[in-house]
Amino acid sequence: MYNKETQIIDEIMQLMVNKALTSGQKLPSENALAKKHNVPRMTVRNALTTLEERGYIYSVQGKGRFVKEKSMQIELHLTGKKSFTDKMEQLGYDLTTKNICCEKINYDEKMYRRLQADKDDSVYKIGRLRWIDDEPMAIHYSFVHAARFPSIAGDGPNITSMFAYYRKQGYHDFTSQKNVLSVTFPTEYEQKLLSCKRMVPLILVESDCLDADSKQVLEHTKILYRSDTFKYDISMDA
Amino acid sequence: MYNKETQIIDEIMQLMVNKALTSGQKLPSENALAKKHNVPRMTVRNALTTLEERGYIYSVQGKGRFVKEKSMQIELHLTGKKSFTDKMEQLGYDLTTKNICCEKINYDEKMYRRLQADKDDSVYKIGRLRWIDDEPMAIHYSFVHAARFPSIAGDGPNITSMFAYYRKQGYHDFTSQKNVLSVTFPTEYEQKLLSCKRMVPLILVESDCLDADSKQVLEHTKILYRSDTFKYDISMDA
DNA sequence: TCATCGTAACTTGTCGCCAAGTTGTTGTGT
DNA sequence: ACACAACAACTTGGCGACAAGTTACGATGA
Repeated sequence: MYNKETQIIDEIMQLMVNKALTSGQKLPSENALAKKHNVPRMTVRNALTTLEERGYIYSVQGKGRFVKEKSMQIELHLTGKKSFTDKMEQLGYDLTTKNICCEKINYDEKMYRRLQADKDDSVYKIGRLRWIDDEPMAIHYSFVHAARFPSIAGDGPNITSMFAYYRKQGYHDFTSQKNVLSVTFPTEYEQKLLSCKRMVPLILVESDCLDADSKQVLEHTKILYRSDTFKYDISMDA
Repeated sequence: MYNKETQIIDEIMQLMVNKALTSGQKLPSENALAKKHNVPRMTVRNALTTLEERGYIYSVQGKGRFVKEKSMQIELHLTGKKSFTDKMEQLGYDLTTKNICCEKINYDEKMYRRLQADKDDSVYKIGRLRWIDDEPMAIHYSFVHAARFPSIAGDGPNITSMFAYYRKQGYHDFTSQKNVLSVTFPTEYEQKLLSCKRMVPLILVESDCLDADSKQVLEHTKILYRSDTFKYDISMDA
């Protein structure tokens, strides 16, 4: 049962990888596949739904299922010195950024410790959504200590570039500390923001950004990249 | 519909993150959740099946669904000089390796180019499965040029450590080139090897390993890590 | 002959009901 | 009083039939 579903998934994935199935092309119907594989229609449906939720195909009732256009593929380079904005411009992409939130967070021990904040201090979360060539591609969250940026509550909703904001506050040189990459799935909210289905994994990169001079932690960042678009070049000589 | 499913998923994920739902604990039944959320049972079933396929819960017919034990969490460090074996030992884990395949691959332009092989040359794929504390955690594939290792066809099925093999062939110093990290889903075969469900994303790291002296490419590697276990510390000062 | 409308055949989407497994309670026998 | 068996109530698993949407073909009218 489970194996049959995955077999059908693997077979269709292979057809797409081999270019035997290209974007816009129609897949065989549920009944046709059920007959071909000698399995109940439900098995086929589960397999196809999985492909749909992974973002590879889309479904039109009464019409059929079709291969989606492939997302653009972007290779991010591991350099802590450049902002996401700079990297995208360097690669020739058209980047648009929109501020999506500025809110005070509840006490969180780990976060507060990283920001060197006391339990009674205020910590703000600034969120930006990034479009590349008109497609939402990444969510950036920055967490900052209000004692370090006293007007963050008022400024926050207008910030699109944290680096620009820090420069306005007198910081010029930045360094990055403790970059950890993991994989997660989008919440409903994130799905809406990124226009993706629930089984598209997100690459989560967490790090601290420091003022290069004083070694003070300026922000803790959480960046969510769509894994169907982004690869990460982690070569040491980047 | 789609939103309701994801909402239920998010709610249960939140309960697990908050420790309100811990391993071994029973989840509410399909009917209870359907009633609570005022949705058809099918909606709940889809949501729960999703959590199951992501590896968070398991299901026993007639009994209910239960929270799985959390996978061990391992943070890999970005150093090209150390083998996976060395890293795991250093971290204090009990690593077991088994050779799973040695086979000649079909011509693949990209692969052959990376290995500096001509179209008529032979390229072999050596696969190893890695257990940590008796749980399958990673699959390692090495691709080598037979002209560089003429006895690979005979030796290959017995290799568990490529570095050890290269040392026996007279290579002592290695460097890594072009490490690219991406995210993929396991095929049926990989699911069986890694004992994981089909929606557990895998972290795929591809790189070339070079002989430090001659700068010759010794192998192209593809490593598949379970993303529910591994995080990647990509800090530059690792 | 061509255009339009209706119907049948196809497609995906959903739901109710039955199947299969587990557990708890009640009744009966020792 | 205790043990065992049967049945009801619960659980997840699966399937057939119907719902909703699309397209193609055939019939009718101009």
